[in-house]
Amino acid sequence: MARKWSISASDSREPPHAPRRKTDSVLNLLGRRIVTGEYAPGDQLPTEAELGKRLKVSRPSLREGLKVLSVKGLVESRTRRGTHVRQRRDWDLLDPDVLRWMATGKPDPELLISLLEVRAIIEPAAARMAAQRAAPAQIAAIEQAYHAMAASLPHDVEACCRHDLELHEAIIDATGNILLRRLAQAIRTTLLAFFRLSANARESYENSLKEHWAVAAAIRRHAPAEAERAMRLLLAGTARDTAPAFAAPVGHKRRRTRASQPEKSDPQAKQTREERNDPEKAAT
Amino acid sequence: MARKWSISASDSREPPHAPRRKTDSVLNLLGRRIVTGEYAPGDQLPTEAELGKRLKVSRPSLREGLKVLSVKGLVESRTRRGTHVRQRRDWDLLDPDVLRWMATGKPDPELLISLLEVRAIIEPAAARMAAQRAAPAQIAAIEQAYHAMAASLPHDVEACCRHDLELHEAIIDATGNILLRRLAQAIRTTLLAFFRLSANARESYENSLKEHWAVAAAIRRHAPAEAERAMRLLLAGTARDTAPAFAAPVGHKRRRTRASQPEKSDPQAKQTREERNDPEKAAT
DNA sequence: TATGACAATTTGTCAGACAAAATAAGAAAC
DNA sequence: GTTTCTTATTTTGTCTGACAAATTGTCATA
Repeated sequence: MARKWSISASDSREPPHAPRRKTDSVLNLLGRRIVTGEYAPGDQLPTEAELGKRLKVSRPSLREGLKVLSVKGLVESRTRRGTHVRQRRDWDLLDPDVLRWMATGKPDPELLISLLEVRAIIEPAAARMAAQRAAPAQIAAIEQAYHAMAASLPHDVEACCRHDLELHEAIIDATGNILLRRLAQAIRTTLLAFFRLSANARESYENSLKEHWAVAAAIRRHAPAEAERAMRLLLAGTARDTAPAFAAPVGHKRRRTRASQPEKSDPQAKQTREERNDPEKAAT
Repeated sequence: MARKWSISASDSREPPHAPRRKTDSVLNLLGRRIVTGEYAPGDQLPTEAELGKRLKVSRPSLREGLKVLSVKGLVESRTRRGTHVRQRRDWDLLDPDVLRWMATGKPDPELLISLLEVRAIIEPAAARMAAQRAAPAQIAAIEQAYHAMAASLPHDVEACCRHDLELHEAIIDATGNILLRRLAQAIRTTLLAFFRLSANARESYENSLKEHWAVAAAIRRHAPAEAERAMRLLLAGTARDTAPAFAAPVGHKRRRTRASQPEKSDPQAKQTREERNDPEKAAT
């Protein structure tokens, strides 16, 4: 009967913290239940009085959590109709909490693909901008992350993952673009969760270390084009190593098949190949 | 079209005078005050009792709004310390409400530049993906937006702005990428606000109509490379027309000058120019 | 069958109170 | 005079109970 609303048990980022505020524990618990499908879209969840009794919180505290869930697009409340779970398309997929909750459940192929595509778009451009603008301190941060990666490689893959993420975020930080910075921050946890699921992370890292360094070196030398190309290579490799882990659950809810417009039928295809070597292709 | 969805509690379509729920009116009022600087970062705002008296709402209602502000990163509350306005870097710049509030105040050069850069990164890639994958219905939506633009051009610039945005969003929608979709949704209002401030919008549109059509046509013909290039051209023109309106207040808080690393000093520069014609250069 | 008034249910809002936490102030010891 | 411990106070955090508003379901009536 003892309901576990201790979120900290499953939260890896801040283990020692008990849920200080009850409204936050409500938020996390309900958010996770909705995102994992325990409450399905369209479902009406219990009345506030009932929910409060079950979760053992007062109605004001419950309502604060519910209100936050509603601004994150997960639920919608109306008088007399109750509060209903909204459709997935309405969820705020750039909200760190939502992404974190989604990362705890079974990986969603559509989200994974979208995430890899966004990276393939953002990061080469970010590397390019970083090479143009990075200040010495920012370059130092990038290289420090790289060295931390290399140092922790053979034994501590988990730490390597973290420093990998640090490196990518340091690059985005060096662009000086506040929106990109926030975007990187949003996808951080999801990316980390997906990396963890990648089975052969260690060999993958051993292969890609020099690719990481190529990016860092190009940024240090202020060579935008080279940084962009190096990042494309790096991402292509990462996608190649990550994709197999999710090959099984694919074919789920994707609206259209990805190959419905084969590029070979496109007269511009050759020209396309000349311009770039399509990391997003490898992501599918 | 399904333009009904509003992810945030307070939609921009809603007139400023009709906040049904008090907690939303609190949210909007305080949010706007914070973003416009009426409450500066670091400031401690009045106690909940005092604020409730001033805004004429009860403490629970006030607290719901305050809680939402805290998840948006605008404020932070602690017992005995009160609730303080957080630093700008902590604000959730991908939150539609925050961006909307920022768009109401005087335009922030840093945000504008970041926004133009993000567009320059995202949209060419999106056009490319759309050309690869767009379903007939999505192509129709794109072209419909274009025709609406063209129809409302000479007399109704405001409507033209809206349909312009519709066109860009239809393209991003056609990528099938749920994260990109959410991103476009976030920057929608800000972009619209900035467009409105652009003085010579009409002439700008008259010049760029054919550039818009070039993008749509390339997507219809499923020509990715051409769509990408056309979008680059379009954005370069838009940036050129938009930037002058904000030339005056620039030189504000940008950490470094943008040209501190002139590309000519980069040995890779020529190669870079071959690959793309640098729309983000025009954005600066 | 259609229609209107009425009742029931659920969220929205309010008021007041106590608990918890963290700072500020003051007292005691050195 | 300075330091340290204790105490007091302020502010958020939470609870209880109640009423208002809105919307739906029901039932009586034409």
